Amino acid sequence: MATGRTHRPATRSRGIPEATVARLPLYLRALTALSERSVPTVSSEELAAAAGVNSAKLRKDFSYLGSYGTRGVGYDVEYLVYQISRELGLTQDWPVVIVGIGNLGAALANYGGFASRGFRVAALIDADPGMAGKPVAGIPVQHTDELEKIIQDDGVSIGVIATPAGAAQQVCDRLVAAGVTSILNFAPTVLNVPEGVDVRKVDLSIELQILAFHEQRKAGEEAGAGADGAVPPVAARKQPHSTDQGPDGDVPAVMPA
Amino acid sequence: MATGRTHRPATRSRGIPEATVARLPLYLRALTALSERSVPTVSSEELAAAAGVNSAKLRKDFSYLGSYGTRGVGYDVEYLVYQISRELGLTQDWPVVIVGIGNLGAALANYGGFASRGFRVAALIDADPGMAGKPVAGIPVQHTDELEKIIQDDGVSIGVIATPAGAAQQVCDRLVAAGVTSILNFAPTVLNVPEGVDVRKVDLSIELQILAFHEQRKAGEEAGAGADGAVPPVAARKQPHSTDQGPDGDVPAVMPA
DNA sequence: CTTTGTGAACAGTTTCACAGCC
DNA sequence: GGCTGTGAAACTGTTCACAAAG
Repeated sequence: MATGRTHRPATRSRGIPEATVARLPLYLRALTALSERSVPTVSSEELAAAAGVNSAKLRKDFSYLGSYGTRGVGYDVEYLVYQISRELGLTQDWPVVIVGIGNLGAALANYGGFASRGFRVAALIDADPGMAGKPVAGIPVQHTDELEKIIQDDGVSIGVIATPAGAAQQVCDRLVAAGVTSILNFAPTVLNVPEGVDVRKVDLSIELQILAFHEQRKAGEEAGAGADGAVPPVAARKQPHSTDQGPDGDVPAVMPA
Repeated sequence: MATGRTHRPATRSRGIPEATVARLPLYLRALTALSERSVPTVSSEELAAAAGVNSAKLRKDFSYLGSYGTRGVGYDVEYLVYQISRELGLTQDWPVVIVGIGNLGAALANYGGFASRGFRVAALIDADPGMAGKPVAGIPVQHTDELEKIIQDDGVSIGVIATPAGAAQQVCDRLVAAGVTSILNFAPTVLNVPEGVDVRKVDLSIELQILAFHEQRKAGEEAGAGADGAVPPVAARKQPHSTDQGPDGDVPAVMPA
């Protein structure tokens, strides 16, 4: 990295904290469910429970968006849905390309929550010529050769990489060169991208390893902390209490640039 | 929540920070790659680059594990691989069940990084009787009725939920009742679990929404910040620079209990 | 010299607790 | 009375910068 204070040149204006941004979709989902049940208002307490956070955090989060609640009453569901959608940029339509149509790519293409909230699958792309033309989730798969054209024609700025790890960086480079500035990466690789391109990473194996860490903790809380491994017979004893209460894990998910 | 200081009653012994735990798998992957190329040692600088973090962070992270480096030289790759694996609990074998064998479940079952690092797919489970017996990734799918038996017989403590949202809580309850204490949830729902059960959540639509937020930022950095919505025509103009450098996003991924 | 390991400064996040408004 | 909105406190995580070690 460069010499000194090169980082984040103070884009500090009306910044919503990242931690808050990461929770807004959670609130939005809970609110959408309430909206569908025609619930007119919610208290921070109720909504927080539905979203799986605590109410103080939720109120603090909302305070960054503005004062959208009514004291003594709560929040108007419809109004909040709209405000959060707006804040997240979901009032506009985001065309998305998915590259790599294996099982995972197909799963993503079929994913319902996709089409609903502002996202539209603009194209499915795969390197296998045999896939070309085959419809997945009702959309015909196109060959990688078309990638640049699709992105430019459709004004795609979000790309999803669901290729094998070996192909990911190359695909990423092509996406970025063609104009994509946000990438959701499912391949287990670190992607190198230029400044200004956001990458989020979803990695099954990392999640499992984090779980394994905690699982091991539980098992060895005071059992023999012996050294050598090779002891498969777990026999999963239930642990009735385990003090572990507040650890909101987190993940180094966004790699900036 | 109870009255006052009920939280985390000081499980503060030799705790590795959560943020560090979340990065260990990243380091491990980079180290494994080096190991395969028979590289004997790495500096924090090189390894950090490979893992996509900065070197100060990496050194700090490693300092929680112990002093495994050599000043002036770097870290011994094999040794570090071992130490991190141990810390993460990957020197033992973790049987995992995957519930819900749709596209996503199949993708997970086929996922290579799965079988490699300590995890073993003990069973694939689906509610559709038509699936029963059909092999996916070489493993025959079993019916949900078998769930409890499998978990108990195999001593499974980690479960992966890849069902539709509507089924997730129910599956979760059964997993927990049968002895599972760590859950990786791909269904877009908040799961309620008792104390002592860890849940990590992977949610495509949340990740996309976070990207959309940042994408919107880039587009509207100083364009007309008009008020009223309803303006779908995007036409994604390319933004050549955009100062956004350091946003390490994060995610409220672990819900404790 | 080179590179680790780490205290100390800083930054970001969560929780508390209560004033202010309905 | 009930519930939001928010400063202030507490905590967690990151970065700096340098002493210590090879």
